[in-house]
Amino acid sequence: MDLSSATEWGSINDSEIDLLLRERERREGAEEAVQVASSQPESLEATQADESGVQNSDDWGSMNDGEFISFVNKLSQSRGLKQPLITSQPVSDHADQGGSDQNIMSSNRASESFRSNSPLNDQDLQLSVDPAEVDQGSQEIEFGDFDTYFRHKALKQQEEDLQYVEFIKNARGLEYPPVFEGCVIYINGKTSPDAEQLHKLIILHGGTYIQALGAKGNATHIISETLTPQKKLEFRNYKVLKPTWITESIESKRLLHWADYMVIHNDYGQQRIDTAAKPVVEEEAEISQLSQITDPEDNLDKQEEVEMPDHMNCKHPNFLSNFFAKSRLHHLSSWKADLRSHFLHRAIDTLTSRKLEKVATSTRVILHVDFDCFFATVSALMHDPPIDINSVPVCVTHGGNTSDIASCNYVARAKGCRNGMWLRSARRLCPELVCLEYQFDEYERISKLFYEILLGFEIDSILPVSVDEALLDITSLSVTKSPAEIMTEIKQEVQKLTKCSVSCGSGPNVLLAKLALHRAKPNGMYYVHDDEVLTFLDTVRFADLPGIGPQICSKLETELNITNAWVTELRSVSKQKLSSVFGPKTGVTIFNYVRGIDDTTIDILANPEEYERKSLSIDVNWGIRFDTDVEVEKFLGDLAKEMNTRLLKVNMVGSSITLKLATRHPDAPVDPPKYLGMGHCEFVSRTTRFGHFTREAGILATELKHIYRAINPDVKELRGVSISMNKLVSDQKKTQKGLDADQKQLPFKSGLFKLDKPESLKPATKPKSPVRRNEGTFGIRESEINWEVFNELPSQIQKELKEELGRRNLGITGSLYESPKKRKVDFFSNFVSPKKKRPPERTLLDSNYIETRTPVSFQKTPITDFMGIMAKLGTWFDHSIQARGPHEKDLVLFNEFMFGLLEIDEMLKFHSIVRLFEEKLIMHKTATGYHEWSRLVNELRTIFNEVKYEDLEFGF
DNA sequence: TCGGGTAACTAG
DNA sequence: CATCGCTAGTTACCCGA
Repeated sequence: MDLSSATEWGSINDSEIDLLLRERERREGAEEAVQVASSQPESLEATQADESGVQNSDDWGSMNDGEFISFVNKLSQSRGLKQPLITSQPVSDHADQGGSDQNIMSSNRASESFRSNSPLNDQDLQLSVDPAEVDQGSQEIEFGDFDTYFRHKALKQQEEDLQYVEFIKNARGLEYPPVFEGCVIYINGKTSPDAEQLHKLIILHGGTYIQALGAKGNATHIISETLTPQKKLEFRNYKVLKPTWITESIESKRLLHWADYMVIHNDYGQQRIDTAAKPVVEEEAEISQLSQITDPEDNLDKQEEVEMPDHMNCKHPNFLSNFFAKSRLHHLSSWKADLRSHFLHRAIDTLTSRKLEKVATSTRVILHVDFDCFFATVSALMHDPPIDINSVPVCVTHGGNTSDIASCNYVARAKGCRNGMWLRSARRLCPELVCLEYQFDEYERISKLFYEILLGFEIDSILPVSVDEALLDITSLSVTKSPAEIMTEIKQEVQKLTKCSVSCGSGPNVLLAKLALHRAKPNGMYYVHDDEVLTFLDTVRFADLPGIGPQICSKLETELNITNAWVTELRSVSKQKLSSVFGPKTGVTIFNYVRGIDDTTIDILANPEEYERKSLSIDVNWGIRFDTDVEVEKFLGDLAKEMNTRLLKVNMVGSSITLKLATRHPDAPVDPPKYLGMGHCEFVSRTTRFGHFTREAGILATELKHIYRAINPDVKELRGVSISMNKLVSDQKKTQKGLDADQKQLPFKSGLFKLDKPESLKPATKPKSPVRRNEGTFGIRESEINWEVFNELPSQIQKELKEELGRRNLGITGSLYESPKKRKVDFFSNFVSPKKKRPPERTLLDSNYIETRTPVSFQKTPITDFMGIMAKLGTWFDHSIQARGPHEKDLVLFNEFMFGLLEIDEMLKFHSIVRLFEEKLIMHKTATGYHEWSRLVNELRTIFNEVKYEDLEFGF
């Protein structure tokens, strides 16, 4: 694929096009080749329900304990979790009934880690993001999350709602019609059914529920039985509807018109009614025909009320998903990532199982295979009726003047059209150019087919290059067949099964295979024999060498005064000269390349670990137009969430994050020629280290905001935002290698603060399960409950499971060591509503209080000995600030302790600790752990201030 | 001379 | 109306220890 042959950055090269046109008048018939492919559809098809006998969660009550545990395990499996939640039967229950196949605990993780053992199936070749996994962002709540939480309660709620819906759909295997799609609903006061039930109904049917009515009118509908005069005034600009609107809409499986359910007939509603004063029957008929989405009236209403931005830019709530769904480059990148993580492992398994004896030869035969203008070909085939790409000039594009051409066929290229060119330019060159739609689904389908076909050949190795392009090692195969025969077979097979043509190039190394492919396009093949390497290279342009781009070419021009160079011309330049001009590495590479030398290996069996992901980034350089810092911070929060989702999907955590900002270049126009494009920009990037591994969205978001404030760019000049997680390790590796322990487990490990769980110091046998505090009341042994899995469940489900386990006396009291996350969520949910907050008469008789309350202590020192705790904290601080900052494990304890203080309303003690650290910080400005501690203390300060603020606000 | 952070470049 | 200019990886370069 050739993506950049004609990229138009910021300026339209009309004059160049003119030149081209004039030149073409003189002579007809240039050709070139190339093509692009890309992109994955975000198919929103529903997740397949688990059909393995998972019952409706409403049925919990009727199961016996064995069945219940089995049920829970199936739930966790249905969510794609690697391990069962509960790993054996409760002690009290008769052993081993229906659950024996789930007793494998963490022992199977190692084998799962790198290669998948499953037989050939769709999953192995899954190229796209599985929608079922997308919204399972973990609920880890750590320090950074306070900040986020208080700022974005609503977003948090919606994330949890999404997970809840996902989970329920999976567990029940039911589809709920998205009746309330696009509706943002607020519930006011007492209703029947009550708010909690309405909430669930709304989110299950595609709606968004908000628990607070934002200042800027973010709700599309309000549900209420009655309204006080005060509220009437307050809600005068909303559609206030009776709860029956919800229930009856669900019953009839479509959105009933709101006008029939109004609680108040205010001006706003009146107006609407007037314009919609047609008979209701007709109204409803229209809706059912067009679906509520296309109902022009409803759309209008939403736009007015939700305060939508005029256009789909970065301020739009769905901007990110919309953008990625339509971005060819995003699809291209994620396909490649998926190929490397999924297909590569499958290829390794397949090749290994064949046990192909390695041919004893030092010279290898490498083959490069690539579709001819992939997107254009596939889109033309999909067109109804199919288009003959050999006679009609076509291209794939979204279709505006400044829309990029993702791919054009060779007929169009003959007229001068190039991939990456803007449609307007291409139309000037070729007025009869036919525009085709993107067909991301089909590209992906063909790609899977392609790779299956390749794997069918007896190859030594295969390295995916892109969705439509792969490198093969055919050394063994070429013992019995000539490269030409092999290439012919591949071309025929692919043509037969995909109806698309591919080109093949082969030679003694990767470099020559690539150059041969270039020569072979379109729809051809070329083999560079060992003894004709130099002759072949005589006909190759320097710019066609892999890794040689426009910058290097222009450097060649300015530094060596060679333009339009042939490879041959570079042979006379010494290695030293090349190195001094292009840098040591690039210089040597060029020196070798022009002699046909390349030692790049594609042996995936020899070094599989080389293909493991080292970083994960998200770039948005289109549609970025902000007015305020608040908008940017919200956007950063969204990016952090997306990052969490993507990291979760690949089971990785990172210890450093980078924010890169693009701002308009001072010389560039405010509005670049490309609609919502970035234009010519300046870039800044900055990296922060966490000191521990994480993917928690709150932490990422907090860190990003800090960096953003530090960079402090002119908001209105922002044109691009990228974030990148670096220093990645897989979850499993982190556990196996004990990277936690590697990270300065704090001096007091040996003395003052003996951790009371010796096994936690042995990473190799580190238990998945936490050690409980309360002995005795558990029907299930601690080792039987996998808290890691439990913690991955949506908090709503956690709550329900917890209640059910409690009811069965199987036990979770919420006081478990490594389950602070859950407690924090509970804690927050008590904070969310001012009304619910700290009922003054809370007593020990209050069951909720008993259930969630834990004696507050730190390192076994009870809160009553506060001075003792302060002393410990001081020592901890002094030791760890000389190291790399606080250890994650200690932070968990500390975190829990501080939460405890808040929970029992010990604001003074909380503040004393913040003050203690703040004072100590001043004296350690140069210490190694200063940054980490400083960040932590700042968080604490923020929390304190915000909690205090909340107190004042609600009059406590 | 190194190691770490940032910027630039390339590919598809 | 428009339009969806992504991302992983390598290398160069600069700085301070």
